[in-house]
Amino acid sequence: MGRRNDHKREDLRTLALAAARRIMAAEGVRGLTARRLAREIGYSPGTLYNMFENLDEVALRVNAGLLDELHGRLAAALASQPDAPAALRAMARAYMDCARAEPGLWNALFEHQLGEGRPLPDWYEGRITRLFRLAEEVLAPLFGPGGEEACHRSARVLWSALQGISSLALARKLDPLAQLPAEVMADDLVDTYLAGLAARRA
Amino acid sequence: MGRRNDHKREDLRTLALAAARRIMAAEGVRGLTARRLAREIGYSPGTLYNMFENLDEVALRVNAGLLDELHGRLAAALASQPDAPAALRAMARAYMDCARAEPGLWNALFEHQLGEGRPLPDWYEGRITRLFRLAEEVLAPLFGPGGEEACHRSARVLWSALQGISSLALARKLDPLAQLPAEVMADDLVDTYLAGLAARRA
DNA sequence: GGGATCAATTGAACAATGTTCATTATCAGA
DNA sequence: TCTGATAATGAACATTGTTCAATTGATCCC
Repeated sequence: MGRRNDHKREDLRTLALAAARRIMAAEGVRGLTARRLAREIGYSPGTLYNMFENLDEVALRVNAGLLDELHGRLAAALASQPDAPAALRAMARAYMDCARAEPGLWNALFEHQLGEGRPLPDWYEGRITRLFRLAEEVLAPLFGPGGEEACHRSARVLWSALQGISSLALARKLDPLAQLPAEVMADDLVDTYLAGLAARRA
Repeated sequence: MGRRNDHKREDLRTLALAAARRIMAAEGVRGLTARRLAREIGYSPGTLYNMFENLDEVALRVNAGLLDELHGRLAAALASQPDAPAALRAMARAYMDCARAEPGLWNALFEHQLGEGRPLPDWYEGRITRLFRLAEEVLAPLFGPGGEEACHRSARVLWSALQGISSLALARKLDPLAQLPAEVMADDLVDTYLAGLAARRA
């Protein structure tokens, strides 16, 4: 025991987060235990509490990493699109791809029940608003000047809707018979909603 | 202490479920513990395991009750509407009202992480498919004959989207600044999506 | 080098969890 | 009143998150 300089403080943190992510991907948030995570990185449970406030923070940090990845993938998918509708479709696709790639982690993202009263930490909220900004930027061209409020609203509606689709479809909480692929549903949502926006503009 | 015949078997079950619902409404699923629930109904923890397989079943039964209520409210809201679009709007409103009425319970409905491998029990899946049928019936008039598949898809897309909106808006997982009321978002979704359906038909 | 200081790491401890099951106290019928 | 049957118990077990005094290695200064 005592200090063992096997890892520098910051390396140990990322090591722990990597292990936590591996565990959550394989067994869900349920599988993430203090003792389990400690064993995985070759340290004792107490050590974890020197670098994180509690287990909840660990899960939240892993989720934040996922959000970063999502932001990167979405931004990349948008980059090469000719117009706003194509960009939105690409974004929805990238979203579903992300969700499909690691269902366990993805579920953890939304199943995570934040403690009763207290709010999300700032460093977490920041990543969420950043994603919304992305959606708003894509939608902006579809609204004329003065349409900021409608754009703002549409971004949130579409985002929430995509989240609902990915959440229900992947958790297989939709009806078991006649499972629709999440991608098909996402396409339907984006195409129809955009058609609606265009129709109402005229 | 032995049998006490204070309650008949079935009464005790409903008594326990009522208490469980009260607890979950007030403190979320997190607050529902075996000992707590037992104390609340004046029995011992062990007794719970004579009427339920485990705590998970208790939470699932409470959720099933919520789904029943939702079905009732949706059906009532639909009944008096003149046309399909109005009915859909009413449905979305009723959905959000339900969510708003008891946020704690509602969150529990979707935050509930079902055990890793095994599926939802039949008596639970039944309530879900029943809700989907309702949505499909409302949408059917908007699709001509031969549009069954599109109708089926739209029902699931709209349903998932509503779920996403209620889930994110109520859990305040949307960005904290500029909170949109869930009702506004639901209206936007339904109106725009329906406009899109109409536009694509022509 | 060697002693003093500092801080990282530990592991035992605590309270609380879900779940099981032998034991017990009571009821229902003869 | 006696006799099964059975509802209810609560102690027991393994496991959880979290804390914190104690310990032990590293670091610094002389």
